[in-house]
Amino acid sequence: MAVDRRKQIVEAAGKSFALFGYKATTMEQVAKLANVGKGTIYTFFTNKEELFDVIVDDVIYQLRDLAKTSIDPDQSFMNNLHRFLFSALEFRREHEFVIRLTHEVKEMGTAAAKEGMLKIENAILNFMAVKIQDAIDREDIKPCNPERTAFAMFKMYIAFVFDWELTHEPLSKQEILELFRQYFVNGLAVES
Amino acid sequence: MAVDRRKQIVEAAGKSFALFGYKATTMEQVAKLANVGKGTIYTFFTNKEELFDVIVDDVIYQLRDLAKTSIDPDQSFMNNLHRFLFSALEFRREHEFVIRLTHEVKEMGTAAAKEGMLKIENAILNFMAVKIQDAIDREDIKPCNPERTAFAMFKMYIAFVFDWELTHEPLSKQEILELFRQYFVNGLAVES
DNA sequence: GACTGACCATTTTAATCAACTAGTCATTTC
DNA sequence: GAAATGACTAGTTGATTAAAATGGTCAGTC
Repeated sequence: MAVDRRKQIVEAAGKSFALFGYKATTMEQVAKLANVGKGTIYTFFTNKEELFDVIVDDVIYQLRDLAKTSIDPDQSFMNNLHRFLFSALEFRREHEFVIRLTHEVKEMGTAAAKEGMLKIENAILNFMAVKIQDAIDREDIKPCNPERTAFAMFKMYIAFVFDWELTHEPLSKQEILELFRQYFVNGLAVES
Repeated sequence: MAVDRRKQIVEAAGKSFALFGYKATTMEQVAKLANVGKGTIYTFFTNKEELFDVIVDDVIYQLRDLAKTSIDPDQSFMNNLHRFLFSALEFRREHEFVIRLTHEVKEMGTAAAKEGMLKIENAILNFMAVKIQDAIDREDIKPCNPERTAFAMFKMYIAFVFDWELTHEPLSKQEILELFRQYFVNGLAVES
């Protein structure tokens, strides 16, 4: 085959979803952008949602890859935690797609966008949970429920990065790192 | 005076806002419920927003009172933290007003409702920050930024109580308490 | 037989107008 | 005559419906 139409479609869809979100992306638009007839899309994907899901999966794959790159097995759990969360954040900031989706979920509550975001979030949480379990096994941190711990860390990170700056001066990376160290690593209990 | 019209109005408004939210509450409704002419409301309150604000302030007052009751100066910080957060939560669950507002903010994004919720949230955060500062002074916990710590605790609590159960079995009070102890009090660092 | 775009059923958007509501103020009540 | 009121107004909101757009199909093209 001269051109990989499926690839063209996926690329076009990725761009369009990132640029306009789920709802505002039309199949005709994607077809035009992919230099492909509209019907061709339906020979590869059963419907709009499935096409969207493929893009979401691709984003998750990229994210996982980015995370794996940012994690160094020789570093401490805490260092890797921050590197991972930070890379996830960079990813989020950079990646039009996730930003648009977040926006669309908040502003319009599009069902497909909600599901997509949930899937991405779960992928992050799963990945974190695995890494936390590793750290426990290595006795790098105390035993704890990896799933809940991942959840707590993720939510707090999101809160400090996105919610805090709604009512305060944004926190720097260093400050966030320090807060994580205080709360999650050392705890607030006074040494006895 | 035979009847305290202002009080009647405030009570009627409280009920109506709790029952129908900000938008769906009409001044005529409040007037009827208060057995008062519509114009009378405007002799006490300049507009709907101000009337709403008075109700919000009243809710904050009640919340603060509830918190003060639930806090025992002889108990440890951790115990009081949990008692306070728990009472705040009970309050939220029980109190129609806060429930309706939360709902209205999420579903319709009413500006006035948003402001009201923000005000309530800030009141809780302020109160917590003061208590955290107290605990630091008493050397009950390590020195830390009270405002950020209150924020972190509040957000995590909300996450565990409201967000966690969207994708998991709800956590019991004991479990949440235990998670707070693990993360905020002891930290995850292995004892060296 | 892979690909296409005109076509169809359904959904979304825009326009219109009727109904409602926040806030005012001339009149009434006590 | 001070306090209270509800008819009234200007502005907003909501229902209605017609027009435009869109997801998905399929007969026909290359």
